[in-house]
Amino acid sequence: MTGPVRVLIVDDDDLMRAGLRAVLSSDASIDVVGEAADGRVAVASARALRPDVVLMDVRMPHQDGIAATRELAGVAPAARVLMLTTFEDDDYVFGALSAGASGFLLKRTRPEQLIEAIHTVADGDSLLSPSVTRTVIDRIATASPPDPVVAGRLRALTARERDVLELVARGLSNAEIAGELFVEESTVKTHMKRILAKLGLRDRVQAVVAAYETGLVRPGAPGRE
Amino acid sequence: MTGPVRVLIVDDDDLMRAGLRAVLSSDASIDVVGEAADGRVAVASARALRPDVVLMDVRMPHQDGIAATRELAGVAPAARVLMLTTFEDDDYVFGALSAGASGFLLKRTRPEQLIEAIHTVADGDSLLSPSVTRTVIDRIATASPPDPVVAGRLRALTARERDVLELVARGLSNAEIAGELFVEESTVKTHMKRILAKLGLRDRVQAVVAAYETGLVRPGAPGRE
DNA sequence: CCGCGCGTACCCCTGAAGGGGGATGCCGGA
DNA sequence: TCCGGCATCCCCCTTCAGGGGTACGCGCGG
Repeated sequence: MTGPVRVLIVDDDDLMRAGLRAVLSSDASIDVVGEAADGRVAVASARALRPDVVLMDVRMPHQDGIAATRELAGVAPAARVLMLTTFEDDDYVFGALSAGASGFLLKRTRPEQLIEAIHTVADGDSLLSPSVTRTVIDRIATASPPDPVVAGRLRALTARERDVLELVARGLSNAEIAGELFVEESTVKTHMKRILAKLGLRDRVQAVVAAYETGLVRPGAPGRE
Repeated sequence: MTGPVRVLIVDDDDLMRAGLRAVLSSDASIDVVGEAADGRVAVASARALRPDVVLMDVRMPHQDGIAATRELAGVAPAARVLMLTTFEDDDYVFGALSAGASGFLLKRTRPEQLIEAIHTVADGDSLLSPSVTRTVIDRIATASPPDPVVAGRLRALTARERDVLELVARGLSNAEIAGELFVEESTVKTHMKRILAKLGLRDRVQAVVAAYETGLVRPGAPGRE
């Protein structure tokens, strides 16, 4: 908000850095405070220069952009990372986003859009190139649609049965679940019997799989810890 | 490419429809071919009008935008859906994207951006409002980072042990795994013992949880079916 | 007012899973 | 060359999970 956005350019290609600097210099509200040619230097520079936004190339010698981004989270948490890449590679996209990047742009993005993007991430929002957005959406659309067959039967479970299933899906034994829910183990066993019957499953292991596949529980979801 | 983009406006609010029509009419490359006030009418209209892009409100009487979008996939697969909503609700976002929407915009989007968005989705790309992008990225970032603690130990497993673990995580019994791998069940049991020991887990149920949490297996991943 | 779904609880019995050993053959590095 | 890791196989024994069945109180709707 106050003053121009401080940007650090990280790319191993001299020409690309020069080009980016030229483009960004044309905007008065952007201040290019530094450049780095690889991930290691980038982290050091970010620590010293405290940029608002780091324009980070993915593919670089010594330390790639993903690893550098991950490190930045600890070193300069205020810096928002905008990944730049020539080709969109799924692994890169998800790797970068998991590492904490705020955006992912292709290098074929038009200059005005790049400038707008920098302001967007500086404001705390995120953005992706349209084609990248497509791959991300596809992942959500294809990876999450809970198997309707099993998901449907999931609704056949009573609230209590779902409680039990959630605990099962966290690796608890019947006895532990009983303790967690303040009921007898025999009660839990009864619930388990009904769960397996309703879902058409054989044992608690398959119940756990069903819980994950239907989205009842989600990897990385809090749960408790 | 050829001619203007044919747009169908779907919103239960008369004023909103009028506003959208006014905004879109200002662009020569956009042709508003129809309007609908609820999901049911929207599906019927789309069938008849064959729009390139459907601007779809989420919250509507009779049939909401999510359900309508899902139906559109079967009725007018060529139509790309751009969801519009006042507030961003996580369930809406993921519901809409799973239903096949190409984009998700907040109604506070500026007119020029809306117009650009329509062209973007018409071109087959996707896009999300910056703040929506943020929630989507957060989901990816928080949902996928495999627990490093357990993930580290995962690498302690031998290739064979990982094979076994993957099958365990699909709900197979030791005997079934033995059949799948063409070895004796006793061998599988030995592998299981080592897996549990190396990962510091108690039983196969926890092993399944670990497999999902570390990303060894992923919900919705093929596996077999 | 009665039935039914739900949550609670118990019994008996079988089979699978897991812990504790021990053993073999193969292969690659010290 | 010999040792160690890996995959394979075996036995014994204990525990827990699941399948079968039964039961009882509560609340809600017919």
